[in-house]
Amino acid sequence: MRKYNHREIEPKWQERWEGDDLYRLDTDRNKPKWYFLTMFPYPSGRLHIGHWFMYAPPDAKARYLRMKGVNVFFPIGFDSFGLPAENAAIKRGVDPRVWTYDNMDYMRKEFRTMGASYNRNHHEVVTSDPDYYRWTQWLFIQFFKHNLAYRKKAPVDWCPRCNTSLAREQVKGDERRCDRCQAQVIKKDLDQWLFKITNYAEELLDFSGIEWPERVQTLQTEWIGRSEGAEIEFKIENSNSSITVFTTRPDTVFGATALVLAPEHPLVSELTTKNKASIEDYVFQTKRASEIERLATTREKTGLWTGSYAIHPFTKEPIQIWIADYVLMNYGTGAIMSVPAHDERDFAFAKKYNLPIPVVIKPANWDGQTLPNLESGEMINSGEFNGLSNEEGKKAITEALVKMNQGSAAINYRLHDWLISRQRYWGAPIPIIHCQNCGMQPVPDNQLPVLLPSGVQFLPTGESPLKLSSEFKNTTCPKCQGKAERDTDTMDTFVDSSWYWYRYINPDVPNAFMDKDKSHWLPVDEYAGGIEHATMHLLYARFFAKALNDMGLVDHREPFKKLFNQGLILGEDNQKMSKSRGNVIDPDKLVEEYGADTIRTYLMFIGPWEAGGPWSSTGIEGIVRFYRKLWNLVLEPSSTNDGVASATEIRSLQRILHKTINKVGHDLEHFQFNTAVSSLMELLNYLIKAKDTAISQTPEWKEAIKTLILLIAPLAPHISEELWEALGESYSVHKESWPKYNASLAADEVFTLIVQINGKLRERIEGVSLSTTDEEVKELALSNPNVAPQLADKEIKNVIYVAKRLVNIVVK
RNA sequence: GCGAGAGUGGCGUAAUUGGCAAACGCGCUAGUCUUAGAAGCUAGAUUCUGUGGGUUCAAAUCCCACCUUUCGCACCA
Repeated sequence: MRKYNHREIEPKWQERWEGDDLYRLDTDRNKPKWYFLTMFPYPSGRLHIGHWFMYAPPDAKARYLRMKGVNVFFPIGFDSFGLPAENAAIKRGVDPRVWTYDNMDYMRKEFRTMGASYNRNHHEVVTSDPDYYRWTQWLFIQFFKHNLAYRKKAPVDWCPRCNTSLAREQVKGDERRCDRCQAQVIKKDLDQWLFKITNYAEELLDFSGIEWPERVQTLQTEWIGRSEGAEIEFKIENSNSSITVFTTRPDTVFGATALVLAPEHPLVSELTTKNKASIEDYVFQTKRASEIERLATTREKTGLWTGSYAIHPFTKEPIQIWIADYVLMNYGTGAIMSVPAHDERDFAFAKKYNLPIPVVIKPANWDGQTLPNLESGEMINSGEFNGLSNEEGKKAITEALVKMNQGSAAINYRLHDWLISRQRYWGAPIPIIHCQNCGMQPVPDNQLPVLLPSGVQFLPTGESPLKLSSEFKNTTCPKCQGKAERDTDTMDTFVDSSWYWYRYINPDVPNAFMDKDKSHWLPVDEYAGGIEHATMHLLYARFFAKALNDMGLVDHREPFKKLFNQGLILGEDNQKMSKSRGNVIDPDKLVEEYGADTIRTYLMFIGPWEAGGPWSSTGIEGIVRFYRKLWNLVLEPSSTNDGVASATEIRSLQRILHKTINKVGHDLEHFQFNTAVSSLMELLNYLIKAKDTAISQTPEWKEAIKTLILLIAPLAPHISEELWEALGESYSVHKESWPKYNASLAADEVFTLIVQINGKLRERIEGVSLSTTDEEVKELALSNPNVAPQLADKEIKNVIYVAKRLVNIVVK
């Protein structure tokens, strides 16, 4: 008998499948469709084990669904713009294009060794191909034309190591570090392009109609940060100006004892009538501080009085106007009313500067002392509003303000517009021409794509390398034909990845970003990828779908119906894999040693897919044995060739077989790969034991072996194909249907009755017929020779029978 | 500080969702095979669900408190 040799069979089948284009997309529109998307990789060089963990289990699910008769669209591509290519270029003097495209060639081969069943021919998307980024640029222009892309000069987050500006989502933690390189970001004043994602803030909070994990919904909801309240206008004494504040507590307006402005607030210099020098110094220090490390909450509150007064809209009394750096310019209106009795920060501020602290809300159980008090209660010291509950007060005061024309209800979001300008080379150029006479002009469609120039220097100057290419930069205005300059920034690579699933359905369509004729595939039915994209890619993707829908370009508002987040694969030491820790697992070596089938299966077996977990180099041995045993089971002749199998034995074989068909199908459907594998192991163990009995001579046995191979096919495409062929079945096992589950064959005829006394296990009675009546079962338990003596001198208070499971005898 | 999740044998984990705790796998022990080792085969052991309380005939599962831990947010008015 041949031995199982993955080195021989895996490349053999991979070549044949590729030669036959076995996984070409089925165009049959009568079958139910399933657009199954996995987050496409950045071409970093080679696949690491994390890629395998991310891509191999979904491949098993895709294969399973195909066997179930579903028309599965399962594409792959590369998110191939981005900084690493450029950094490599700077470091080693290679063209980023060469570096990127070499990497992709290598990784495509690796995907092949994985045995992945992607519909790759005629569907692969590469975001750095001019044919792709032409449409990224075209979409930018549509956003521009619909006022969803705009340019603004503002202080932006700047990563000094990556030498580019970043979106707010891409700055992490209280130390404000770059999501990509962990360097601390600084603030810079720059002219930047932004996408108006805030237009969709409200709708992005609505997850009805999509099945996404609670966790991602929470992350996005918190990121958007909706809060409801009011804007209140305070007139300034002896001035025509006024200050508008945002508050979630209009009910506490009578407790306001100061207005506090962010130091960057535009009215600061106008309002400063005292200590001009120290105010200017404070403003300067604040700007500097925000550039250096900001030690947020624990820092003592500081501030200065401007010397000016505002008029309280209700009491008409003057209240001081201060500046303080605990008020942020980029949230709300950059100004607040300070209500020390009912806000912790305002309380600390008022304490420090001896501002009055009037109480205006009295909670029912309040001790009359503790401040600040954030609970709800009855309004006091609030003029005509006294006696209302503060919830009523919110409404009443807002209404009063509206009447006075000094305020209105307002909703604020923490979400900011998405800053997409990047001062780097390897990205899609922003297709805008700046003309001195005509202003900003989009590049006409027939001039797209705006190609990246080659032969550019990649010195990390902090300015786009495109600026240095006069050939790129100098152009003519499409409107007046006069001399003009191209925008030299490139787009955030998250723009590239915000629409790639539309291109997959036909990357070759020449005259549109998406092939409308094939849009029946949309939206994506299921999307699998890491949780780290919760507030970046996944938020941008939803924004794009909604914006494109508003422009009439797609007919849905949510791009991904279901979302599933896999976990992270860790090193053997339970730590994140990294070169510096030396705990990196190289899949290419594993393929050589164990073969793709074994690696795939082990990655699925390691634990729940959403949990991730540590790699184990001994654990994988269990899968090695599993496939060796499978191989031997199928190919080694049985030692028995006489005798007659009993009906009970045959039923028992069918029972476990059909239970496994059901279980594996269910588990693959729900990404529960680990339990699918373990139930296949159970079945295999059963069959190995049964093999040397008479049952191995029955037709049911042959059927069982075939079924086992079909059940394993999605997990291990190579060995299953090989064994399928060895059984004399026709090519290919991957074109076969999933075994049909027969519930009556899976059904039990007897069960094991558990007998408990006061909840403690006392006896197991095997082989109780399912047709036994409740009374008979109870009697069976009570009269059992191991149970009855224990009941002899006790009073039986209750006998509980849980059908087909257990009897619990309650005694005293 | 706020919010969300997770704690089960030596290890990775499972438990039909309130009903036999530990299936499956790793590791371990013994036997067998072998010139020997590895592999294989056979047999086996360990543990009692983070802690404390509650609900229930019955709790890994539900409720409360605490501990540990992972993740997210960071003065958001």
